[in-house]
Amino acid sequence: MPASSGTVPVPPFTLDRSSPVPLYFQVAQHLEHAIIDGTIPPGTLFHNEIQLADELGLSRPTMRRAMQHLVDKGLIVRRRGIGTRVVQPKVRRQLELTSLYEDLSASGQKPTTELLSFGTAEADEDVAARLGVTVGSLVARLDRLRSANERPIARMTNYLPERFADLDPDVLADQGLYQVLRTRGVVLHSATQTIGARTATAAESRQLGEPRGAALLTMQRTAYDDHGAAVEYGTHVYAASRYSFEIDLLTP
Amino acid sequence: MPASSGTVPVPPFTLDRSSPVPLYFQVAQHLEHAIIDGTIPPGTLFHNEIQLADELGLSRPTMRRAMQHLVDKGLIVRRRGIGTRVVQPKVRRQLELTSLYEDLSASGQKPTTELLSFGTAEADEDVAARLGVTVGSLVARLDRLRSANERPIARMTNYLPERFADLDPDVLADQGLYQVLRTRGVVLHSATQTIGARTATAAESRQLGEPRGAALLTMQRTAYDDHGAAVEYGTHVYAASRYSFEIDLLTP
DNA sequence: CAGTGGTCTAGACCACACC
DNA sequence: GTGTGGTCTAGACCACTGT
Repeated sequence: MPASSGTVPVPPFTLDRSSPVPLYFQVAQHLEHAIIDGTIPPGTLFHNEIQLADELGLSRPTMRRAMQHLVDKGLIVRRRGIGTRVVQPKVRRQLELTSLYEDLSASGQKPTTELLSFGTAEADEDVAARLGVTVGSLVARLDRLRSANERPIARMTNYLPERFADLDPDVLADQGLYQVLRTRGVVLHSATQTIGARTATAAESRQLGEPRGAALLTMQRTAYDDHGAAVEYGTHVYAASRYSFEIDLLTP
Repeated sequence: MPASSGTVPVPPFTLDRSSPVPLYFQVAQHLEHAIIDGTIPPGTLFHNEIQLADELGLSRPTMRRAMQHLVDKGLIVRRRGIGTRVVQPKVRRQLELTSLYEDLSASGQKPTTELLSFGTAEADEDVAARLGVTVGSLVARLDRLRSANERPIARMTNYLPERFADLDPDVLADQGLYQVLRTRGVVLHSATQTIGARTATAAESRQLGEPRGAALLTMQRTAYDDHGAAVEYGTHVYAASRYSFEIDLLTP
């Protein structure tokens, strides 16, 4: 029986060889759409990669690269001796390094920010260690109250290297911090965050409009640029009754 | 001035071309160690990739693949026209799909498990939706209390497809759930989890040895195998005073 | 056994950054 | 300009899977 029995080709589409978009990426994107919109249902087995490359007029390495891209996204699984199979598109995307502002905007909510304070402070031991500066040196500090749909949802304190002490308060009230940093030419590279919980203090209850002793989600995050230098350290608390973290993972 | 001014080669080592370990992986691993142990300090610029390939007697694609591996791990940054630079090795690893049992073991603590109940139950609407079965059908259910160093730290309820209803209770008390599933041939592929917080009920306070009204971390997780089928749905609560989630991220 | 993906090679041309 | 990484090609051999 022929090898292609029960297997499918890449759905027809036109490669644009004059486009600046790499060929492997055009193929990967086309397949990703086809998988997500159900044109290629879960469980489908593809033709083998040499055949696929021929069908699209590509070399095998380029075709492989497109498929590897989909493996990394968790959309397909490849097994030597078996073939390439579509899995359930359950995983939306890797956890991304976004700010709460962008999270809320993306989910269709309407974030507003109240800038409680903004200035410089001396780094204590914790802040100094996180930002990689010496204890007592000056750092920028901002306190913000973030609301979604007119209700306060998070209290955020952030520390940044002193060179950011001249940020525009109006802009900070208007955009997410990461958005502001990007306009300053900061390229974020990585971050480490710790998520925990504790009960609210009286002041926090008042600020967030939560009952006394309510549970709060806490998050501390240090973000690094692509030189490995810390650009931000934040300690945030969230009203747990109205906020939680969603994380999609792939096995390594 | 020569191109190699201020740039470094791959530290000397011997490739094993007869090993089943791929060459690109041998190179990547060697470089990873050298970066992590400080032999190649942060900020270092490598020779260009053609030169590196020559030095090791490899082709350029193979050398590129090794470097790409390190980019994915967040250890180096590459810029067209500039070169390849080592960043601070702050990011330990991507968030991994591990069980609490493995987390505790890895961190040198001594996990123990009390199996509170184990049997079958009818799936309610929530469980049915998560596991992709029909409401009212039978599923396996287990309740466990996990302790670290003799102190209870988490209360865990898990639901699995009915085919796992014959797991050995003794083994469940002895190992992590994911470990047990792997011995049954389950290949985990992905998961989605939601992390939140709430205050403890009276029963939870008692079980976890926390004060009344203490804050708890909550986590719901659905895990999928490589066919896209749900293999586990769990709702867990953790004593927030002694447990938090650590997450390292790279920008996409 | 035949078929699959995994690895590796030796070239080529291009886009971008810096001088 | 020159040098860098990014992309692409056309082959080759190997390891694993299922019959």
